[in-house]
Amino acid sequence: MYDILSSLNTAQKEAVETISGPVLIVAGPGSGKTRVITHRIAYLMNACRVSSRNVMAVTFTNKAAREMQERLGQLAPIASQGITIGTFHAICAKILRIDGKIIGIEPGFVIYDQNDQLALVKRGMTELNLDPKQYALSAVLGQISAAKSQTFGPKDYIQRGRSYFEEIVGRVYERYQEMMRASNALDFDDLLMRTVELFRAHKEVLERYQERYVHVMVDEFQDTNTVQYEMVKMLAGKHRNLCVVGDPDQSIYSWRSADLRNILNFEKDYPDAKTIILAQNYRSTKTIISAADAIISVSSMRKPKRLFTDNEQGVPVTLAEAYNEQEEALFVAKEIGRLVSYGGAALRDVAVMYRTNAQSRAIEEAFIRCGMPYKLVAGTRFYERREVKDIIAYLRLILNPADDISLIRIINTPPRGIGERTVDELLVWAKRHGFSLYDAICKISELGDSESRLFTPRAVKLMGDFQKMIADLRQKSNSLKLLTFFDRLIERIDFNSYLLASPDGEDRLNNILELRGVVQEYDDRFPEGVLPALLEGVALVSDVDSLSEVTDTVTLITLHQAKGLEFPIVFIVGMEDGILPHIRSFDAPEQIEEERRLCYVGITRAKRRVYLMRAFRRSMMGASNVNAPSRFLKDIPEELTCGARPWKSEKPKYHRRERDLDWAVADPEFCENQSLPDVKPGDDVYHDQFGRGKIVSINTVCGDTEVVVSFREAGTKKLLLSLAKLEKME
DNA sequence: CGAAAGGCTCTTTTT
DNA sequence: GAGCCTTTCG
Repeated sequence: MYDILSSLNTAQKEAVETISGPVLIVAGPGSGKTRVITHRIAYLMNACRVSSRNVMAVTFTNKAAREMQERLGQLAPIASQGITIGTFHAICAKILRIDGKIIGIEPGFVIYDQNDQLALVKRGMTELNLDPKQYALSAVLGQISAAKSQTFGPKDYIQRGRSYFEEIVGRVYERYQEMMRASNALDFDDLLMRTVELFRAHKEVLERYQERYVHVMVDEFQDTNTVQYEMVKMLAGKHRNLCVVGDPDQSIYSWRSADLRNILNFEKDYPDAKTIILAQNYRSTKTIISAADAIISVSSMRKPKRLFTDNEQGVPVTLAEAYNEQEEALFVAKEIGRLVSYGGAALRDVAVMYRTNAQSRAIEEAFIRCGMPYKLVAGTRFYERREVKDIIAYLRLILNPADDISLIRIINTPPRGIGERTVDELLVWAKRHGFSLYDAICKISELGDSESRLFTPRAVKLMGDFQKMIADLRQKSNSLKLLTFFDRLIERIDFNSYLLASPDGEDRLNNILELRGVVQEYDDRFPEGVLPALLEGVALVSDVDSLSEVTDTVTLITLHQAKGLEFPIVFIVGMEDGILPHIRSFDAPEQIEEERRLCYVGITRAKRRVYLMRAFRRSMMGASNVNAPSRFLKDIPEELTCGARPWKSEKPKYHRRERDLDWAVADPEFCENQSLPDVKPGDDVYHDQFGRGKIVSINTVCGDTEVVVSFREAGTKKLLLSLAKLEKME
């Protein structure tokens, strides 16, 4: 049998073998965390004969779950079947489908995403006569979400409310939950909160799960919030074999109510906890680790932790400056081209990371111009595209007629003459009679509208037609394969011509075809209950989940999404005060700290090579701004860095030097194809700044040639052949 | 009713 | 620069 322990270092081994009682694994970036988790589970099943049924592993993304499942399949092929692996949200959805009924959750519930949530908040506010200009929808929703993250229901929230704003939110929150219940819908926070509610209210249910999950493991524990922590605590309450893995330095989700105290106080909550620190990094070069450490060490309020690595020194971190975001993007594109054509780098080795999604636009445009293949990890997310959501709304309504939000979305999409007026009256009518919108339409078209005469005969007729169509589709959905049904639906509502008539019709039609592909896939994977599976699937996927390594393209990704991933070459663009750290973090020191950690996360994704890019000007929301270099840059010791154009006497083109940082100027022309001098150790060379010298050694590092040159005047320097413009002396 | 046009505001990060 | 809202007109 493959020895599970033989490939691990001492700390990792200890982490794998410590299987009883609470365990805290503090795992620095690149410390083999995923290996440890999978090996630990394999060890439980193989060596300790724990049944896979009795193991739960919580991951941060579905992708991580899938990968873990795969790796386990290799380590413990027989045993790994019945294990529970998934995100908190996916696991809770499953629990609530099975046991939610007891607290009034129908198993067919739909999951509302942020757009749906906003629509619902808006409706609630309209009903309560609140001005959406005075109270921003997103702020109200933020409050509601934060309350749910602490398991505060509307009553708890109202009770604790202090300010006038909180009182307003409390009222919206109450109404919001009523409407959610009526629509048989749960939002992301409900999935967690109501699971905890279920466990609190029904000990016998909790006990069943406690019995079952003898071993519970949670990854990315630094990013759990209070409900999640509560849930874990309850689940592991009986056996107490709770293993949490995380790294406070990588906590970047406080805005999503993640609470660092969960990991910082773990040892207090579990005094018998064993703490294991994984400090050896297997991913990055010494230079990268030193640079990352320099950035994170500045952070106060942190347990000092020193990462180390036995990997090679590697090349310096490249700092580069461009005039604006277009030039920044062009520099990235050309530099990638150079890394690929002058060395062994593949496009899939490269990731371009940024703080905000909006920054991807400039990069994309440059990449398209240069013919550089890329995949974008988010942007407007696929399942949030309007046309995709429209079709999803049809499917939801067909499965769950109580889903008012979906009904409102599609009752006039494509346009069928049911306008705003009619919908408003419908809302009033339904509310007065306590019906869902769908039921209201049924009643109105059945009985006519004799009593109140709210509707014109035309509106009654149109709504009736709509209702008949939905009823007819529902019937079809039961008998047809989902894919066939999907095609009928598109045909029936004449969606294609509707899309083609709209701006970007082609693109949007393509999105529908892509959705069709997803439907087909689900049809194959779920012979039973395809529709519910599809709807849950699309609600809970994240963008990273669909990130594939198969195609050879550059990856464009936000720093947040990059957590947990690694790439040989990483570009971080927008290293500017106001972008990273983001301007919204300026009012609170702890938020700037989080930005710092975000920067740390980005740098530590890199195995071999890091580029930190900054633009002098950047247009945001239409206007063009001049930004100062990111304050984080000056924390990186100069000896770890170099400019893309090494120290030339020539002044940077665009601005004065800042804080002695030697900026390279990203000069598009500079990246044009150049012929490299053919040199070997012993050759005499000339360098613009350092003068004459002799080549000491030549080394190939990740697609680039590194030469060590002993200069007569300037001493010994390590230079990149492709960048240093060395001339060979005959 | 709905298409089109103009004006407003805001954008961090996401399961 | 986009998305949402309001206004105007057919």
